[in-house]
Amino acid sequence: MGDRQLIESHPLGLLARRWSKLASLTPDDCSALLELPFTVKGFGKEAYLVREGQQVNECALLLSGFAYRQKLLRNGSRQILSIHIPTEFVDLQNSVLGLADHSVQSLNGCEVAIIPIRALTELQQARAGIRMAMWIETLIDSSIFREWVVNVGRRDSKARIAHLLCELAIRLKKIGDGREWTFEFPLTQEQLADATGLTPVHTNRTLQALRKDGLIQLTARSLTILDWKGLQEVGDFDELYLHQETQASLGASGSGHS
Amino acid sequence: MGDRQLIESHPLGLLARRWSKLASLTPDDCSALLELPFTVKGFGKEAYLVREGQQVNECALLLSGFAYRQKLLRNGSRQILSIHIPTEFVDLQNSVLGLADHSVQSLNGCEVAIIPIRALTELQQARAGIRMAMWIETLIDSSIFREWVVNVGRRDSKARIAHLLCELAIRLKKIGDGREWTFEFPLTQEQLADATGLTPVHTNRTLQALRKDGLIQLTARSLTILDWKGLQEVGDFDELYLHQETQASLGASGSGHS
DNA sequence: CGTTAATTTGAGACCATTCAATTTCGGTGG
DNA sequence: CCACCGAAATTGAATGGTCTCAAATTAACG
Repeated sequence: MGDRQLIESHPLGLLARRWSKLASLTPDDCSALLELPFTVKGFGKEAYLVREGQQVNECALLLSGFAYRQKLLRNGSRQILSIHIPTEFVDLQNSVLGLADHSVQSLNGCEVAIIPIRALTELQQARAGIRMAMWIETLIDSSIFREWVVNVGRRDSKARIAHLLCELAIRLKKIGDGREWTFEFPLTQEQLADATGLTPVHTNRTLQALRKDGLIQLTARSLTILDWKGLQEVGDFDELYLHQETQASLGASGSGHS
Repeated sequence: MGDRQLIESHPLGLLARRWSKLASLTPDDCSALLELPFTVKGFGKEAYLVREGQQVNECALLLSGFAYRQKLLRNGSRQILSIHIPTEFVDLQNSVLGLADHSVQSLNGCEVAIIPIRALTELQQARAGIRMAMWIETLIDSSIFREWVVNVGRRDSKARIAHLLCELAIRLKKIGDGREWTFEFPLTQEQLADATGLTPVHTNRTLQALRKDGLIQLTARSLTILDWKGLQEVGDFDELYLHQETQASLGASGSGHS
């Protein structure tokens, strides 16, 4: 039943709450979710959770801190593929396919719940609601990658960075700490550059331009958006692709009730 | 049971065969798959199958011809997100989420099997094998998007185009028409440009460079790869991300037998 | 406070773009 | 079968956004 108490205190509680909205989980689904075996593990700054090419049979749910996925190129440069915030799975994809096609790294340090993929698979086999939640989670992930292709492929530096900031703002708001337009922003300019396909130097100049335009304030690991409308405009940002209001009820169906 | 005959002649037969390899479907799974309701539909050159922003409740399996997914930007430019060849679903993602976050377009004309997403969802609910096949299909899709982020984000024009050609070659080989290194290649240079985030003019010059290097031969809708090793090298291409040998047996498990 | 990481600045080179014009190609009708 | 047409491919030249390399400044942290 509705163990509010448990959901609050349990490490997987935030996941349960998020997925409830995503795929209308039943109370039973939630309890089952909370019974998943897991171990909590901490990672230091820039530590690898998974390396490209590695076999993977467990996946990590981010409890605190930030993490990102990335690929290294032969020439030494790297591309950051996505940035993850607490309550998100950073490694569902790698673990289901069994072989990591990209790396996962902690940003400044993070805490994760490690869950054996086998347990998650079994749970998903047994429960339609959880299955749908995982399914939708993956699809939204995929949609974000598509938008990133557009971002690095067709937008100039100003738009690229503005777009990334918009995306992070929306996503951070959801797990929000109250403040409306100010967020903890742990990315260095170099990391921001690797996420947008730019060089650190040019990223720096572009940030300055965004500041001069009065759109953002970015200092000391903290981002404040001064002009949301303007930033959205510059970044050609339309949040449709984040599918924030997606319910399993749409199209997909099979929403719960195994 | 193993209706070889049926699989050959049935429009969904190719899908059944492909998914069999992907997730070790049982004969029963295959039969069920072939019983999906569908209607065959043709699309002309550049015709839209789905438009961004549209509600979607059916999905399209490509039977013949090529199709691609794309997004238009406010400034009028566009980014092609993926290119699809026969036996692939072009619109699984949009239809499961219910709301299209990108458009799907025919290239020079194509034929598809339109399947109500409801039927596909029900089938997937009932059959673990098919569920796993769809799941893996989506994950590979996602992996390809990640690689495209890298491609447009971190490679120069020569590498970008070479990489795209490598990817298409590998994928085309799988549904191969016998010839080893020659493929029907229906993309115009403008479309190639939109897929790689370059301009048509520069795409043209880059193709010339690749030709001069003796890597490819590209004329009249036909691509021949003259030096696979070399092209791979130039394109920084590693096919791991295509997960060609992925079996459900890996990590994921839950491979069949509901 | 000293030390290292991160940010900022400058200047020159280069890759890719833009704009325009030309050539080639595939298809069509006379 | 050839002249014509529009689409696609190609070429040229100038511009510009981003990169590179290097150095200086500022912030973070023990």
